[in-house]
Amino acid sequence: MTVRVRFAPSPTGYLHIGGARTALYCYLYAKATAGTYVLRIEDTDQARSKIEYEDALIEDLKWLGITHTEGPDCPAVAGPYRQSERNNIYKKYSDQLISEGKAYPCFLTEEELIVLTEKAESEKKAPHAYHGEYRRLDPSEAKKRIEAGESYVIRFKNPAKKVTFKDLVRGEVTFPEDMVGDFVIIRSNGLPVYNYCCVVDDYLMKMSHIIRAEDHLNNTCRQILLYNALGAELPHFVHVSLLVGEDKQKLSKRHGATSVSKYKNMHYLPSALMNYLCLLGWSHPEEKDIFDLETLGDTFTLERFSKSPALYDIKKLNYFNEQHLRKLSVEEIDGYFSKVIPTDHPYHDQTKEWRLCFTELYTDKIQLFSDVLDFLPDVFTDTFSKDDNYNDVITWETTRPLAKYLKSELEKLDDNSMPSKELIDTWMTHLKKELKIKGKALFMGTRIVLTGKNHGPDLKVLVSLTKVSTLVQRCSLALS
RNA sequence: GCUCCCAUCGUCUAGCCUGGUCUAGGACACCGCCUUUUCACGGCGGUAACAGGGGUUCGAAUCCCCUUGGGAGUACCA
Repeated sequence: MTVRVRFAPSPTGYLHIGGARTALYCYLYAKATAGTYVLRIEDTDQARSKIEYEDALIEDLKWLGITHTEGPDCPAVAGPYRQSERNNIYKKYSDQLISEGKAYPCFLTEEELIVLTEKAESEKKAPHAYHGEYRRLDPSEAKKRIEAGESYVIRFKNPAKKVTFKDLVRGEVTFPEDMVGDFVIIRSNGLPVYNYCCVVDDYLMKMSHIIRAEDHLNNTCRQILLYNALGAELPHFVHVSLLVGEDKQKLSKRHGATSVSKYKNMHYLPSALMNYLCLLGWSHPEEKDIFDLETLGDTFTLERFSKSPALYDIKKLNYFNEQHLRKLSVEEIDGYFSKVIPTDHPYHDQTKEWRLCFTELYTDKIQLFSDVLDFLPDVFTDTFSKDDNYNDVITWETTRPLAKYLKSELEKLDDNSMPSKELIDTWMTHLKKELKIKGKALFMGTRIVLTGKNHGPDLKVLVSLTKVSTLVQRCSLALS
């Protein structure tokens, strides 16, 4: 069997984390089985769908490395891939269903519907029980009313049978015969409804597996009913667990940073985001945690999905980012730093050699590229606020003579130069031999005078990256 | 309300299908130690879980039932 899977977002907003995960699973499964992954745009909700969102969706997917071979922006194989361009197809099949007596026009007005719903509720009956009202209306009578311009929808004639199917992650799932009523497949404005076009498309596009999140599980009932009516073979259903927030509810905007573009803008590594998302509800057969998705190959199988919802935890994502970041070369990290740091920052005026040295110094101290922003002042700011640690170290009796000596030595140098590591070495030696300052007093003292902090990366390298004028000012501050 | 789904450390999970090797393994986070005359990285170690109750069985985290808890759906949204 050739595997064909699709990711079918609706362009009503930006791609979010949950959607990205679903897309990823589709993509990985197609890749594992040498199948095809297609992107379909579900834009039947005219009011909310926007082409900008579609563009952004494709852009974000591309950034994540989830590439489709069939979609609205590719040569059509089983297209069109935008539902808004397939209305004639949906019409054709709904006409067919009507002629076969499997669907019918319904003239219930919105007001009548509200009344019926309320009545059903008060009688504690299923609210859809009444929908069959126009089932037996004579076709010629219906035709007359349609021609008279009366508003109507097309409803599916539900055979009211129990629906059972085997979900590849949930196992056997059964819906009772009264789960749904005669649901609408074509709206009064002539446009089809999600559950209907989804089935028509998946059928016509020959989808072998429907991989989607669990919030669609109940929709599967209506959809199977439609597959049966269309005489179509059922695809395999794969309902993946939901992604939830702190409150255990379905992940949504109100949970904070949930759109993929946010992470792109924050310069997260797409490989890290994908790696983390992949493991939220799926486990590696060898229990690996940090890996490159492209190397997964056919180890990605449908059997390793977890059934329970997974909580999205940004702390763990940051850890994945840190691990993926560590695998990058200094040059690559410098490239990201250059993107993160504002263009007018003096960082960009430094030599390549300086930047690589700086990058190397800080690589193992960051989780996110933007963390570098916190470290920039280490070398670029002349003064700093004196915190508690500073005030403590600065009062040591050894610190003042130490600062005085360093200042005098620094003043011998060109303001715009940076002291060499060797030079700093000789200063340290002098301080130890001549001024008898050693151990913690020496290293901590030098660090606090020259950098203002009592901890940080390798001191000699750090100082060798700092301009003499800056260091002199810091010494002055220590002596003031 | 009704329908469906889910239930192992705080979190992500392994183990479950094919009961015994599980005094339940790994990862994040947290704590401690080592390393680094700092911090971080790294290494080592620690705290921490089978929701509850009944069965079945010589034996249950694993199989069955019930209870409880959580979630999703219940549209002329997708």
